[in-house]
Amino acid sequence: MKNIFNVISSNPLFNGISCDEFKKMYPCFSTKPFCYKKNDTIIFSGDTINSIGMILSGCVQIIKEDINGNINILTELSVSELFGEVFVCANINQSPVTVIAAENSEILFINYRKIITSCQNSCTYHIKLIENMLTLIAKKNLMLNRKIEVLSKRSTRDKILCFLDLERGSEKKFAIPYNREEMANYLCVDRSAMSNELCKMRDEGLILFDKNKFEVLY
Amino acid sequence: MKNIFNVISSNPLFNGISCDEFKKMYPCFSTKPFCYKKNDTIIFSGDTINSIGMILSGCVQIIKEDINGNINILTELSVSELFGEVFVCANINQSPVTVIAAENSEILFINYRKIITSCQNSCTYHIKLIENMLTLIAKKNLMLNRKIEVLSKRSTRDKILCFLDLERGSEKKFAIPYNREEMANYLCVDRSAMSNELCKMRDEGLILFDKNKFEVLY
DNA sequence: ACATTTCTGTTGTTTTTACAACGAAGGAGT
DNA sequence: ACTCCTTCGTTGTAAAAACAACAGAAATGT
Repeated sequence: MKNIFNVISSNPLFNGISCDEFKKMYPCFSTKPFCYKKNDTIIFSGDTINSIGMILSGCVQIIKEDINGNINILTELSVSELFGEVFVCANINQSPVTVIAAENSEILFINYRKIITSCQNSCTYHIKLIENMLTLIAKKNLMLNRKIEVLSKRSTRDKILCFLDLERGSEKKFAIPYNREEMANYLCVDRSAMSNELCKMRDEGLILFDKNKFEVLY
Repeated sequence: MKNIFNVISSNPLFNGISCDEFKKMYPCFSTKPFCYKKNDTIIFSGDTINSIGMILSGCVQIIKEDINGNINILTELSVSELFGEVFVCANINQSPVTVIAAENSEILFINYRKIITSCQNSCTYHIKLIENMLTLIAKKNLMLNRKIEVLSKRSTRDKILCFLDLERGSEKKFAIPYNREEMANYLCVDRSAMSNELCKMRDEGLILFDKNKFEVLY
């Protein structure tokens, strides 16, 4: 139980809230963690949702089925990451996605209403919680915006250039957190075509790279 | 002043807050509206920001300059829309974008700290405000997710199919809020290529359309 | 040390897209 | 009725991407 508190209280959702404060709040808005076996479905598409899920251990996949029944893995989340927070905050009551345990997992469900509604405990904690939630979702928003900025580019080269611009702060040399396949996946282009384009750009003297280390020369 | 209150209090940010309540809160978190002439810069890229902008009249453009100095119009916003809310909520202090008045405009700036910090006025108003803000940003988040889902598709046809699936609820016949050029812009593809693809899909018996009215046949 | 797997770059072919240019239909305004 | 303008579809060409298939290098496991 002790390390669970560590996982939870180190989550950005509880930023600025001490472990002691957290222990006082804890019973107020959440239940005991649930355990799921690998391949268990945690949330079915269409289920009513009013809680945010926090992964205490293991790993889950967010899955969407299209009209034809094709399943599509949207993301894979691991320890200390949240899911469902955007839906509950947007007042979407029915989950549009399915969540399954990719490994044996422990999930803590945190009731949204109890987060945003003040209670007997000092109101300031709740304000802090909500502020954290706002920050969290706003930052996710910015990440999505960045991705859209990249995907908006028509050509693979422009996607790469845009991506690299976002990855380098103002540094000329920098490392990216992806390998080639992951990068191609992020850019939504073919890996070999991207590899090809990267090498062309190197040959034209635009960039240098080795593995995940890049250097821009412009 | 009366119709300003109408614009403001009908904004989703003030959902569930009556006009009377709003008038009580108003002096607490905002200043008088600012006026800008057409082409005035409202916020320079790099400016410190700690307020959310609400457009009371007129129209603004959100602009981003890339490293080479190319300017890029990200969006155009009009009456009652907000800007800057994502940055302040994500604790981004320096604006990464430039905001200019596309027409003569009146802008109300609402201080973020004063929204999320409780004051002498009943705390419940603030809770409601923050909840609205959360809902607002979470919904924007969902919109961005939808756009990414579309842009992730490799081919124009798949983009179109994905887009149409999102636009139709479960209806076979539906109207989209774009003309061809706007739709192509949303899908980030060439208009004529998209038009071409749409007609192929019609000829193959996949869809029917007339102007902005579509019908899916699958 | 060896076998195996993963990662990356390369090449050639086929398919798709972008781009430019044009024509037809319909609306708005005079 | 006429022009002007916007919207939409069509065509051909050139460029780019997807795809498949393979080869070398590096990392991993035994």
